[in-house]
Amino acid sequence: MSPPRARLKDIAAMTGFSTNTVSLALRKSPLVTEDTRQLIEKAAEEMSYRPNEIAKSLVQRQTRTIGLVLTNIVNPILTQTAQAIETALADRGYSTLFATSTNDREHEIKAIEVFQGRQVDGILIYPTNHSQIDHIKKLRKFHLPVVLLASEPDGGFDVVSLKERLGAYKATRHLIELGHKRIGIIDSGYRVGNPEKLQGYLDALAEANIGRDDRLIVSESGYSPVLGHAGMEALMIAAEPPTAVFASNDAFAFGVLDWCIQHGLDVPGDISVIGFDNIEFSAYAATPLTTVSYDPKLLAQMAVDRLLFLIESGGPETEPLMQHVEPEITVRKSTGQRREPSK
Amino acid sequence: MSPPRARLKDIAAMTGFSTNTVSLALRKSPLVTEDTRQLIEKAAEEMSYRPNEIAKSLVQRQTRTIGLVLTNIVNPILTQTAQAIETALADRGYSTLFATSTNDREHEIKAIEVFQGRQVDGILIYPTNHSQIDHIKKLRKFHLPVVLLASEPDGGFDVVSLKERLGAYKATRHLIELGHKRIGIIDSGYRVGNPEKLQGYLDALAEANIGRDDRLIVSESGYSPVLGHAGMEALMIAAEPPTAVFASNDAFAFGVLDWCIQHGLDVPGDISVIGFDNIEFSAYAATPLTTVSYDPKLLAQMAVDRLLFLIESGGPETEPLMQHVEPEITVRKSTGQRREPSK
DNA sequence: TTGAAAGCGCTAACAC
DNA sequence: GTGTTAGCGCTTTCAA
Repeated sequence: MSPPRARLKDIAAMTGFSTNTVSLALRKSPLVTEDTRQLIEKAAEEMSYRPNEIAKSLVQRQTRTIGLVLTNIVNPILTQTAQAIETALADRGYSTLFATSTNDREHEIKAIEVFQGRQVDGILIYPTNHSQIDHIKKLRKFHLPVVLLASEPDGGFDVVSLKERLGAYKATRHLIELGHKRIGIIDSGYRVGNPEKLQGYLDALAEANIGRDDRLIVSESGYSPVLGHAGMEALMIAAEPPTAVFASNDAFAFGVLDWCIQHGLDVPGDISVIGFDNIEFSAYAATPLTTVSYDPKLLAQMAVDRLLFLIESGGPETEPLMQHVEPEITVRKSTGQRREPSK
Repeated sequence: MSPPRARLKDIAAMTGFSTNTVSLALRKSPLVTEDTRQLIEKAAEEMSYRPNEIAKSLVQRQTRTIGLVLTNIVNPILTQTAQAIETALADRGYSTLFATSTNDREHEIKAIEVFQGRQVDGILIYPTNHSQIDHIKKLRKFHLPVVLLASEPDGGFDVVSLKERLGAYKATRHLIELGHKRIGIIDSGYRVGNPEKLQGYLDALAEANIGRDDRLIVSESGYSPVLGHAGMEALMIAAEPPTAVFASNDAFAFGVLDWCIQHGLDVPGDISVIGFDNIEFSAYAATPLTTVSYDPKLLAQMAVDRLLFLIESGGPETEPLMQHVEPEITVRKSTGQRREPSK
C-alpha cells in the first residue's frame, strides 16, 4: 500500500508545489512563505518523509561522514577514544564510519579504500605501523583531510597523539627513582614499527647511566593479559632477572601480576610493576596498578576539532599541525622501593 | 594540476570509449573485450580512479552499509560485540556506521533517523530500553531490516540476544547451591526498563523458596566500578546484610570487591560475589571473579547473518526469528560455601 | 561488442 | 515566492 519511501517529488505532487519549492521549504528557506512552508511540512510529516542524504551528498559533494580506523577497540583506552570521537562528531552533525584493522596493514589499506569510495569527508586513523604510512600519504594527493592519532616520525602530517615516548620515559624513571636498576620492559609496538615506548624506556636508562641489556627487553604483539604473562615468563627465566618491569599496556601488566601470584612473588615487595593507559580496571587489579595515564577524551576532542577544521576550512593546503597530549604517572600499589638483595 | 578525482567520464575521454563501456569494463563484464578491458583498467589505474559509491548507491538503491547502535561501548562485552560485528560485516562487504546512544532514548532515536537518512540497508541495535521500542517498530513500516540485540517482550521482531534472565537465574542459583540464603543484587537495568536480570534473580529465589526482600535489591544505572561500590554500600548498611551478592555486570563486581577490601571483608570467606559478562579482566581482579559468561563473537555472527539474510532475501516480510545465546557460569575464586554465622 | 539516453533524489542557477 | 532546467557520477535500458 504505502510507497516504500516518499520523495520530494511525491510531496510536490501531493501539495501542488514544485519539488524545488518543497526542497526550499523543508530546509526552512526564507524565500518561501510561512504558509506554504507549514503546508509542505505537514504533508512531509504525513508521508513520513525522510530526506535522502545519499542524493544530497552526491550533489553537494560532501557526506558529512568521517572514517575512523583503529587497530582494534578491545584495548579499553582505544574504546574510550572511539566512543569520545563518535560523540564529538555526532555533536557536530557528522556520522562515523568505523573499521578496525586488527593490526593488519592490508586490512588498514582496504578500510581506507572503502572509506574513500564512500566519499568520507575526512579520516581519523591510528595506524598499525607508525612508520610505514605511505598509503596514508597518498591520501594527501586526493586532498582528503586526515588526522593521525599517533605521532609519526617524518612530520608532514596533522597529528593529535599521546606522547608515548615521554610516557614510557616517565614510567621507567619512576622505577629508577625507586632504586631499581634492572628494569625489564614488555613492549608491544616495536615489532610492528612503533618504537616510541621502547625509546622512552631507553631514554630513561641512558639518563641514569644504566646500560641497555637485551635480556631485559621482550616484545609481544597484541593486547592481552596472556601475552603479558608470557613476556614476564621470558624475562624471569633469564639470568639476572629484573626487580621491576614496565608493561607497555595495562593488559600486559595484569598478566605480569598474575605471573607473580603464580610464582609466589610479592608485588611490590619482590618486584615492582608499572602499566600504561590507566584503564578503568587497573585500580581494581590483584594489586592496584601504578600506570601511565592520560585523558582519551581530550585527545579525541582535539583530533575531531582539527579534522573538522581541515574539512570546513576546505581551503588550500594548510600547514600540518602536530598536537600532543602529555601523560602522567598514576601511582597506586604495584610499585615500591627496591629491596636490597638479601644475599 | 591533478583533477580532484577521476570519474568514469574522465577515463572515457582518456581512452575514447563511452562511459558505459568503461563502467562495464571496470566491473569486469564479459560483454567487453579482454583488450579494451585491459586498456581501460590501465587508464583507471593511472588516474587513480576510485568508484564513487555514493553515486552507485543512489542508482542501485542500496548502500551496502549497516547502522550499528549501541548504548555505549565502554562495557568490554559490548566492545567485543561491536568489534566482532564490524569484522563480520566487513568480511561480507558491508561498512558499519556506528553510533552510541549513551543510554539516552533521544540519542537513540536521533541516531536511527540519521541512519535512515543515510539509507543504510539495515540496522543492528541494542536498545536503551528493552520495552519501549515504538520508535524501532516504526522502522518496519519503512521495510528497513532490523535485528535487535536484546530480547524484547512483545515479540514480532528479529532478535539475536543473550538469555540474560537465564544468566541471572544461573548466577543466583549458583549462590543458593553454595548455601547462601541472603543474596543481594546490584541491578543495572531495571530502572531503564530492562528487568531481565532482576527477573532471573527472582526466579531462582522463588524456586528455592526464598522470599523476596527489597532491602537486598539495589539498582544503579550505568556501568562502572564506582557504581558497584555504591550499590554494595547500600546493601551492607542495611539491617541483615547479604552473605552473597550478584553484581549484574563485572564492573559492578569490581566495585563490590573493592568495598570488601576497604572494609576488611574476605572474599569469598565472608562474602561471595558473582559478576556478569566475563570480561577479560575479570580473571585478574583482586579476587578472580566468578561470573556469567558467553561468547560475544557468536552473538555478533548470528546477528550479522540474520540481518544480511533479511537484506539480501529482500523479499516480502519474513516471519521474525528469535535466536538466543545461552550463558554459563565461569567459576573462579570469588564465590564459596556460606559460612555458618559464628554466633 | 559498444554507444546514447534516461534516471536515481536531490540542490543550484536562473527565470518568471 | 515559485517553477524550470540542469547536473552530481553512476547504472541500466535499449539501440546500433
